Amino acid sequence: MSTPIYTTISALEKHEGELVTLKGWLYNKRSSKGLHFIVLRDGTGLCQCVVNHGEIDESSWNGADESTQESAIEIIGRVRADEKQVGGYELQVTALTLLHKAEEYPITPKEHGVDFLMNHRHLWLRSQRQWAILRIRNSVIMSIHNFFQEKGFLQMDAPILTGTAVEGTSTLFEMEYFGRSAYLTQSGQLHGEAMAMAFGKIYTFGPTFRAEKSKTRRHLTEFWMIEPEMAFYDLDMAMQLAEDMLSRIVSDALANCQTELQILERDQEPLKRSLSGYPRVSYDKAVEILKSDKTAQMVADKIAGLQQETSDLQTESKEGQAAHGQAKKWEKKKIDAREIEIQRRLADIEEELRNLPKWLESAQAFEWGGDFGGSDETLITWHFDRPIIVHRFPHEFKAFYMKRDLEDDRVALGMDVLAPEGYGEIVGGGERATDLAFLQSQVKKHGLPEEAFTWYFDLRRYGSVTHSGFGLGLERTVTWICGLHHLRETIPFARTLDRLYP
RNA sequence: UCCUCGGUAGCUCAGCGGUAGAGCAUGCGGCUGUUAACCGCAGGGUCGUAGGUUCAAAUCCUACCCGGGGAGCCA
Repeated sequence: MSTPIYTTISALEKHEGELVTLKGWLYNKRSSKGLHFIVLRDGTGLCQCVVNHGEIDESSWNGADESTQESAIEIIGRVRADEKQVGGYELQVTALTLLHKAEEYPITPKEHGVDFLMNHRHLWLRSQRQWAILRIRNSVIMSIHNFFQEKGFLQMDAPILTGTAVEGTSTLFEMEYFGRSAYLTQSGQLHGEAMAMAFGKIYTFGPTFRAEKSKTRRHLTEFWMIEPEMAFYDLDMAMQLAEDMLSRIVSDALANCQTELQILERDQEPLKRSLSGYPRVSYDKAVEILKSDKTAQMVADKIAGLQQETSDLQTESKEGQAAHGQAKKWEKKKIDAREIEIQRRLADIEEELRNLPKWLESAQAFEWGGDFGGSDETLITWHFDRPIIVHRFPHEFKAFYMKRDLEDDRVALGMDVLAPEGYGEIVGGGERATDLAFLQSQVKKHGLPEEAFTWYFDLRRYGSVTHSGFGLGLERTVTWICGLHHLRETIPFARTLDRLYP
């Protein structure tokens, strides 16, 4: 007899009723005397495999019996549709080979802390949630490439080692470079502009490094950025391009990642609303919104809502404790598990209740000319149900290469896309300055070394044209699409302030 | 850099001056349709490190180390 066809869990639907071979790892096992339910993980999905003592040879039975969590196994079995199962299919096992018996696996099916999981990231990647997140990351990456390629953009690779500090040196990783200083890139934009003047429309897709001492859920020291740069595009065209790009990312994720989004329990309604119609909000308007009575009311409502939730949770917790005494063992477990959830949520709420009054205070004290902080951005996005594009910021706190608005000299033609649901800035960019003298004066004003920009100035000497571009933060975008609390799970191996391993 | 919370079994945590605990994981036993399966038994600890207070410290105090969250800054 020949070995049945080797296939994957994702392709089982094509083999219903047939005998197939699957190779993978044991994700979980539930057993009784003559029966093992093995949940097999093969990278494409999960599938329950039923091993019945009476129906297989002794070596197969012993293999199943000895298999521990994450042991590598090869299984031959018949495919059966079963609505109740993850993935919709089940395998009735006819033969099983234990390829490698795993040692005691550190990540159990129970809960773990963040530090422990990050220390075991190389193994954590095997878990279902991580599988879902990184597959969505893959979808987002492919959407971006397809979107730009279909629009005739040229993909380019900007240098990762750079010779000059374009922005503050405090956020640059410095290294020794044959007796000189070199830095890891913070942005490929300036080189992108050069390429745009050569190819019209280009985009970079590469890693970016920031030595910011930030310990927040929105920061990594190494992250991936996509930076399109377009000749003959003004600010409005760049904003439309950013909207179209994000719309494509969301639409592809909704179409191709239903399994993944469901594993993550992502509420898909906010994503469905994000397919078009992103409001354009000027900085002036945003400041007005920030200081409005409506914002104050929203904060007050939010506080009231959180206080109500606190009291509800406390009531539930008390009821749980009261029922605990005479509860059966499995009921007690359920109550205890819920109690942990309640306490976590209560701690989060407490933190929010501490922050909200401060947020409101700083929002109301906001003065025209200042830069929005994280909390200000969040409050502004509360007024909308989809991503918004904030544009035309005071030029003081913006980069030297930004073009001024001809109609209002106080503002620069910059724009940020703010994701809804509190996710904040995922895109930043704008229209670039085209005038040589203006750029030279800006470089001087920002205290930057002029000699480092001679090549960049050349772009304004030989056929300077209107052009625009922006940068999209890949991990922040994936965080938003997935509805995650923290962006460190959206990259296989996160690099943060104090984490270089694994 | 600042603010804040934490470090107790392999993991998640409880204990908060008086003999170190639970659940999961592991091992053994039971159970032929389980869904973080269940039931019984067992092994498993320098209570982050170093000082101090005390008859007595996981518990109180001081310093340091490590981590989480937040601020600033940013994608």
